[in-house]
Amino acid sequence: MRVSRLMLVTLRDVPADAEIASHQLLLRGGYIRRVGSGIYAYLPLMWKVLRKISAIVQEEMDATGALETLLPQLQPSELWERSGRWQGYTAGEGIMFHLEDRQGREVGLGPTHEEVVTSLAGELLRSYRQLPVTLYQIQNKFRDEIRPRFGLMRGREFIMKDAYSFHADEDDLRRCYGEMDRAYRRIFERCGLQAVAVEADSGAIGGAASQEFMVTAEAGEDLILTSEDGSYAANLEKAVSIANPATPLPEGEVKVIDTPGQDSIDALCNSQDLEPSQVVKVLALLARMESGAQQPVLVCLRGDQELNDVKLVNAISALQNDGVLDVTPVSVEQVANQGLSPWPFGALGPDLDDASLEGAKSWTTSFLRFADPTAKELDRFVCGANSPNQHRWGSRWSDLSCDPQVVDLRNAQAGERCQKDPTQTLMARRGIEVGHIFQLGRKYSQAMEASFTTAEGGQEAFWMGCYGIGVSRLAQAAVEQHHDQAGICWPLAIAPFAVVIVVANMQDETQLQLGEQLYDTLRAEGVDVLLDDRSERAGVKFKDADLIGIPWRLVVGRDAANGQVELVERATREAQVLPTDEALASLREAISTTTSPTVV
RNA sequence: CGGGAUGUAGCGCAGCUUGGUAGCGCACUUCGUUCGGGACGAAGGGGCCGCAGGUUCGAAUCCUGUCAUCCCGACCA
Repeated sequence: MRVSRLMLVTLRDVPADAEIASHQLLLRGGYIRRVGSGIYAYLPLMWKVLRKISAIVQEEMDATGALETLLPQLQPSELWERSGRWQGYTAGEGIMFHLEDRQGREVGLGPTHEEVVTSLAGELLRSYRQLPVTLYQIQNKFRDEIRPRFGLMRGREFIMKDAYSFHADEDDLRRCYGEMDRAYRRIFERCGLQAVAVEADSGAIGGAASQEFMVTAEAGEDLILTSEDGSYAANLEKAVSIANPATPLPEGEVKVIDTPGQDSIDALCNSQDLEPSQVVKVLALLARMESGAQQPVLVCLRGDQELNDVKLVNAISALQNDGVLDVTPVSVEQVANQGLSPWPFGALGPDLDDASLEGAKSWTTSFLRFADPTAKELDRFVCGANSPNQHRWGSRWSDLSCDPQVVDLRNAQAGERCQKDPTQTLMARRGIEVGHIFQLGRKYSQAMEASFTTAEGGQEAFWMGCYGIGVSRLAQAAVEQHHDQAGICWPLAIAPFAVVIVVANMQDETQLQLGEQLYDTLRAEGVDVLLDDRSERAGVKFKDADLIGIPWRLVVGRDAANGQVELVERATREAQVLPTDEALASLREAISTTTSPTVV
């Protein structure tokens, strides 16, 4: 390709609405244009990158025996009603774009494809003999994100590879999950990305095991904790650790202490000369359930610990066997609106009586009670006395008439010891989630009544897995991980072009001819080569070449007269002036070492 | 949805306080000189000042409303 024909428009100034380096560079380099909030056009350069990534993904997915397919983006509501997700995905905070057609039928733009694919599998896969099957597609997904961000990182329309596997039993699902894990590692490695696999929460998609693949980068939206040797890695949502030990409370009798205005752990500890770890704090929360129930929840945490919302939501839905829409702190106003007498906020104790809920207008009238192990393990502690401005000192759990469920509900923190290997300390890093694999189990196949005939002649629901890669996000994550002051440094395997030939002075016949000749030679060899044939000054071309990040550059300049050119590696800036043949040989050597797929 | 900010040419910005009918840099067009790290000179083209009301002889500027975008929190590939 010739730059003069490439519709290349690069920007010198940084667009004001781009915050992070990768977003700025993609805009400045003429890779993407914003069309609307969270909606981007992939310009020709970007599309080449995306196709290269897709090709790697396809090769690796095909190698696992997965079948490529293309499922509709426009999906009828009935499918989603069968899985029970239509309401959750469209109403209120719903993430699915949806509309009504002229016949009054409701349809949604696919944010994901479990429903479509499960329903198809139910129709097509009738016998255990046909299993296992994995289907995958590279498709645009639509999600009505509340806050699109950072260019392609969180768009409302984005490209995703999603795969769904169907199995006769759980063991086979596990086998496939392991295979996908390995395929994913190869994909990210081939794309030149440093990625970490972390234990993750399954979130709204549900299911048993799940693992995320994070590209480590400062701009990442996720916090991950890893052990020093990397043997343990988890998303903060899921991470566990050994909490630092609590400071024991001095000997003494149980007593009630006056704590006027000491409503927070900080205030209490400062006034009473306590350590936060000597206190049990009690959080009153309200869970809105999918069934419509409004369930009050009391959570006991050691005073120095933070609540992990995701863990709490999971604990509630497991205990109630009902989905949780959200969990929010109970406010003074809400208590009043329920027609209840005021609660002693700031002095709540773990044994706050269910009588506090008697006569509530719309709330369930008994608390769901949880305690984090760090709180439950305290022998003696300080806690609220359930009367305003009073706390109890030296309480024991056995003295309190309550029996909370003990569940891990705290955030693990950097600096704490690793549960898997207590000799190691956890470190915090930031990551961009580029892939996520799940063992879904039979959640969707049961809901959608997708079943097959077993060897014994019975009907059973499929065991399913699903496996996603954010293709467009991955491309930007690669920029986030591979750039410098001057611009992008694409990993060779996903670079839009392997090499750019810069003719320094287009007026110089010798240079021009040598440039053209090199271009023809490389093109004939199937090399992805770009020729900068614009009649710009050399400086401009160098700046643009750096910005758009082509891994190799051949400069045809003043040494052209002696048959010499300069070969420059973008990432390292290493340059050598060589006779043309040698430069070509070095270049071939350099670009043959990659396993880059062929994309024309 | 809550908190913060911004809307003026393709991009980056000034002008607004103190109303008088829009300007700078980059980009774009033409000519000349230049030609290995975003050249210089000259001459050009391009703006519903987000939108709608209002105040005023007169509004980019003041007032009201509205829309959009971005940043911080809840969602996720």
